[in-house]
Amino acid sequence: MGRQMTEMLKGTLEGIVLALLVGAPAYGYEITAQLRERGFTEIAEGTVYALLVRIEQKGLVDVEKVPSEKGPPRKVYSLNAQGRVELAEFWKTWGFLADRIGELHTTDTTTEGEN
Amino acid sequence: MGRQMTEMLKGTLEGIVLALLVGAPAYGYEITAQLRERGFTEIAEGTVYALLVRIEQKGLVDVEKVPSEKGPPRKVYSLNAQGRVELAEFWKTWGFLADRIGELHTTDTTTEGEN
DNA sequence: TCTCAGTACTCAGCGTTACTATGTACTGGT
DNA sequence: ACCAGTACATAGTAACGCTGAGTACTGAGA
Repeated sequence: MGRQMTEMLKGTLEGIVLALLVGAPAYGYEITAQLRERGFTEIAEGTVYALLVRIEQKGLVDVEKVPSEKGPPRKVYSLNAQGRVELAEFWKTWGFLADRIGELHTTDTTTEGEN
Repeated sequence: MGRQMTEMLKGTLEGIVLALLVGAPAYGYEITAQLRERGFTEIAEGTVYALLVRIEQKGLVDVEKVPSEKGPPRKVYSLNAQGRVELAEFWKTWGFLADRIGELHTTDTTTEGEN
């Protein structure tokens, strides 16, 4: 993964995963697959599992163990009330940052004519 | 500063500062002030200076020491060719991330009706 | 004169985060 | 018996922003 992307994901990846979970509960392996579908093709499995442990310890999700037909039992995560609060704050913080950076971009003429 | 914002700034703050420098060369104290003007009111001085040391060591900026009327000499940073490349990559990476997250936001109905 | 606010930069130590690399465990197909 | 796919876990590392402190210089006010 690119150095820049790795750093940018800090703080956003958690929000991204919470946003995925607000749609429907999911388990780690599944979440990793969803991330890849959504363009985050290079996010390591280990990263996702570590993040899930973290949001569970923070109390943002409820966990249920569900047997799988083809492998070890799945840990299904669902967003709880506290998780929804955190997600709402994430959107607010993200919105603020994206706005400020957007302003900067219109000022910066470096990229004009590119792409 | 909020926990979420602190984490989100990782990877973006460098790009933000590079974008400020593309407009005109500036020194640390000045950059801190510009950041505050642009809404980043809570960014610590120490953070900015540390970042400047970093981008200098990466070779993204040229530095010139200029005497000040009211205090220690200023270290004026100007974006060089390599810095412009890095900035262009920053905008690309940011654009990608912002697009993906934008897609997620339209899917996520949590925030509808708020604000 | 002494003090204090403003200017300007520096640095050590810390917590959080994502990545790498590896390992475990279970199923089904060849 | 072997391997690919499924599913989760974790120790160690690097990068980055924050906290809190300190240094140094100028000029205004008590």
